[in-house]
Amino acid sequence: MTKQKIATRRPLSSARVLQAAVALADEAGLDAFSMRGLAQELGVVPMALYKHVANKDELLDGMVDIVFSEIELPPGDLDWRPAMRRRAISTREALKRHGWAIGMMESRHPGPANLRNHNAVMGCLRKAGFPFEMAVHAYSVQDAYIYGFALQEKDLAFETPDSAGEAAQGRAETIGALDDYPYLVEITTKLPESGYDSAVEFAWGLDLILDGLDRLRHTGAAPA
Amino acid sequence: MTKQKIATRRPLSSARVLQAAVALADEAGLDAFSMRGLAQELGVVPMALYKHVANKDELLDGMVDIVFSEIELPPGDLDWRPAMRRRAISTREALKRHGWAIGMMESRHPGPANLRNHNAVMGCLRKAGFPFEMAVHAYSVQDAYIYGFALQEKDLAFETPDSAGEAAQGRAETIGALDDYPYLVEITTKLPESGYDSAVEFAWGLDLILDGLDRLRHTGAAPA
DNA sequence: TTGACAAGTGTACACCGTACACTTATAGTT
DNA sequence: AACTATAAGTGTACGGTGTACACTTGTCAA
Repeated sequence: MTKQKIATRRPLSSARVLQAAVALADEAGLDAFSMRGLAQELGVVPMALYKHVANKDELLDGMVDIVFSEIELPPGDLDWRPAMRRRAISTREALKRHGWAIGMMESRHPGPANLRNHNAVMGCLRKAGFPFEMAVHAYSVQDAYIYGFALQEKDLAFETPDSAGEAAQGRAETIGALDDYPYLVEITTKLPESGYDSAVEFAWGLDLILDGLDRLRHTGAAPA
Repeated sequence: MTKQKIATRRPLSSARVLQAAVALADEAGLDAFSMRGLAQELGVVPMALYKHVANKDELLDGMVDIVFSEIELPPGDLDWRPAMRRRAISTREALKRHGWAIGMMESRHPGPANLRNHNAVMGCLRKAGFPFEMAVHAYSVQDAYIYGFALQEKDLAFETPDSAGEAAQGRAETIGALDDYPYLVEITTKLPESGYDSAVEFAWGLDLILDGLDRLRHTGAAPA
């Protein structure tokens, strides 16, 4: 009983802090995520965290890199199109698990998993024969779509019926007549009964983009 | 001199507060944007703001709607494709002016300009003959791309040479060898000399997407 | 002139990130 | 086994935040 005294208070470590931080941000959201709250979750006084992470900023850097580490790299044994499809879907799933990370994925000091990911994606395209400029274009459209979709998916929580009602309520308050917005009404009425599934919606747009890239794959030309 | 006493301290109003708030957020960024700072900018004590806005949350709602109000609606006299192109480019420009708004455009209580915008975009597609599900798809891809591109454009500030050097520095610190990331190196070396322009990059991806939509315009089918 | 109501003020509270000095626990050397 | 260097965890304190609440000031109607 010298080595392992008690299980209730095994010592901290930057890895353990990072892991707990991600878990807390997942369930509490980014606004409610604080150093004090994290310390409490770990059964420790706030300042104890600073022995393992420099400050909150660096902690967030590490958290984002954890998210990157959960993203599947484009499989090397696949052709570029299915490889991109796989990694895109994996990215969306990771961002769905960690909604707090969406706005920070590219804005923080890049960690190793970040670099590995970007390098692998760019490498996959280049090895598949994409000329440099075309690979940059391909990367840009894809990631913009992926991050943008994740952002909207997080924000637009109008899939649940209660929040939809609440949203309609809010609209009725701020604006007098919602007859002025017939096409919004159409969405709120038709969308729920259309069996909308955000995963297939994501795949639809993704395939559209990959289609376009396949078509322009070798030509240096612009679309249209 | 009864009506207009002095120009230096004309009375506040929610419009004036909102306008000053947008200006302050534009130049200071969202993190540095505080009620106290805004009050100081208006030459007034912090609590004075609360006579014109309920709280910071509602203030942010109003600020976002101002950004929406700056976005050009799809011109009714154009065909859907150029109309969408115009409104997409206008959206990106507005988000470039107000980078702080990018993550909030769809996450706040929608204001009138928000509703007008969404209604007009959806209406443009429907009037052009897009079946409902297809219009939803078209809307989803476009906005995901627009917001995602704006997000990356804000984050990746690697266009300036100094910050690129700094970023490379940071990479060299956290990771030993950056020879492990040959395709990232290729980007940092080739991209600056390739005359990269974010506006044309945006248009490239946008046209790719509009192309795909035009192709699938009438078929209810999924891409590829 | 007076009285009502809006606009602006001042103080105070709970929360945040974290600097700094302190105490406790652990591990390596004699 | 005793001592000591170093790491791990603590407590207090400071300047920042949003904002509740009671107060004073300004402005117009009667």
